[in-house]
Amino acid sequence: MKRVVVGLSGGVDSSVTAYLLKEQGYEVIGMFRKNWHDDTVTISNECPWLDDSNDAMIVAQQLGIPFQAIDLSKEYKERIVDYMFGEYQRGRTPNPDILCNREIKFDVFLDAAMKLGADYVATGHYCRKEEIQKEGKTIYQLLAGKDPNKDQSYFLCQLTQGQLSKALFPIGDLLKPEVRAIAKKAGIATADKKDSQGLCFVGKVHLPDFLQQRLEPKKGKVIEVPGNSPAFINGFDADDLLNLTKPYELNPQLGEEVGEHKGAHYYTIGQRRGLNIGGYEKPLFVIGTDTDLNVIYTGSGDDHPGLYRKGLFVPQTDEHWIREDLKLTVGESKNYQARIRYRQPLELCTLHKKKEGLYIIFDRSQRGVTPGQFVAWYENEELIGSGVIN
RNA sequence: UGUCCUAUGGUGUAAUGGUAACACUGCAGAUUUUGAUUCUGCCUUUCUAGGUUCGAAUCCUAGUAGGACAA
Repeated sequence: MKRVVVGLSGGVDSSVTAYLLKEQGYEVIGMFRKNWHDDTVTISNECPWLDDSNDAMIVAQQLGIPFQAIDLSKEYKERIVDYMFGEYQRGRTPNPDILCNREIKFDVFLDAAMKLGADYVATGHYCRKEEIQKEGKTIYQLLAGKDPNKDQSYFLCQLTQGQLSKALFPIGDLLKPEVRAIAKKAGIATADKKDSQGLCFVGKVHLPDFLQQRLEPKKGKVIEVPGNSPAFINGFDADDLLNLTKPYELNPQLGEEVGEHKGAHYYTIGQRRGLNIGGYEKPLFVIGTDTDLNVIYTGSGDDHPGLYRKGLFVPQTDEHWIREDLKLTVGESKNYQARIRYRQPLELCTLHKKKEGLYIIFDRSQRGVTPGQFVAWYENEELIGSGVIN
């Protein structure tokens, strides 16, 4: 009998995950991860992780499986929280949830499971895993979840073959309503619990408050750059990869000062709210930030050219292939589909591998290409690789 | 110190004299395992003082403030 450790988060998805595995005849152990708790930055004065841990325990009891809790707050702080602050400080926008999967759920947590003699770990992600044989070797594929509305493969885009080999995603073939229905039918306590959202480790927090723990507010200028600015004229040559993939070069002289912000590192490209500047016919969006000058650049209207980019660049060191066997070699190019944020439709693009990294050119300009975020490229349902946007 | 123009919610604007509207911002909620985006709802307004009128943001007078012209 195969032994599986399920990360019980206290939500429906992981509850049903454990339930299904048990039904399938696995020996299931439920494990709750305590990731973080700092009441000073949560919105409510409740203690969310305590509730969740309780729910996880109740579910384990209902299913009749052993239950453990593991405190990973130290690892979280070192690998996720520090990374987050580091990225924001540099004026980039991190994706902690992707890191959480790579560094915690499928690393520290996986190790802990292995120490318990587990064959697999399972999570309540909406995605699927399949195996193929190629040249005598087993290759694991990461596929999109069947529920197009909930597909979470994007969040697992940084996993390796090794990590994937140990993973099970029992609810990847289900639709969210089906998961709820199963939970209800099985009488699982979390059947009607609201989906969690927000930063996976902190719960519901106000990000500005959270960031202000370590990033001091610093007033600076908000510049509005007109849509017809010469800064946005680039990519005359469709083969000019460098020009097509580099961020727009903005400077305060390109526009007018229209307001004041509380710190450039609190803002991200594409952001609309929080600028505190009104009086426009069309809303103002952030099109760039500069944490050195402490300036943020904005443009009016969601059709502003500064909001769109034709391509992006992933440095060599930030390139990651789930399908190592499909890794491009220097000089190669290939067509894929990609997304640059969770829940975005896949877009046609071409990858160009050069020695310094990967140039990705989209068929259509993409809105809100943001340094620090992850681009994940797919071949239809299969996630092939990913990288950090430069 | 002279003439002219303007003065509407946080901001920009709209309203043939009849009981103030639109956008943006802000706030709240929905959606979302990145506080992006998107969606829904909500708050707040006629510079002051007099007058004309059944009735004024809209007309008149004065004041105040800002702007333009003023050798």
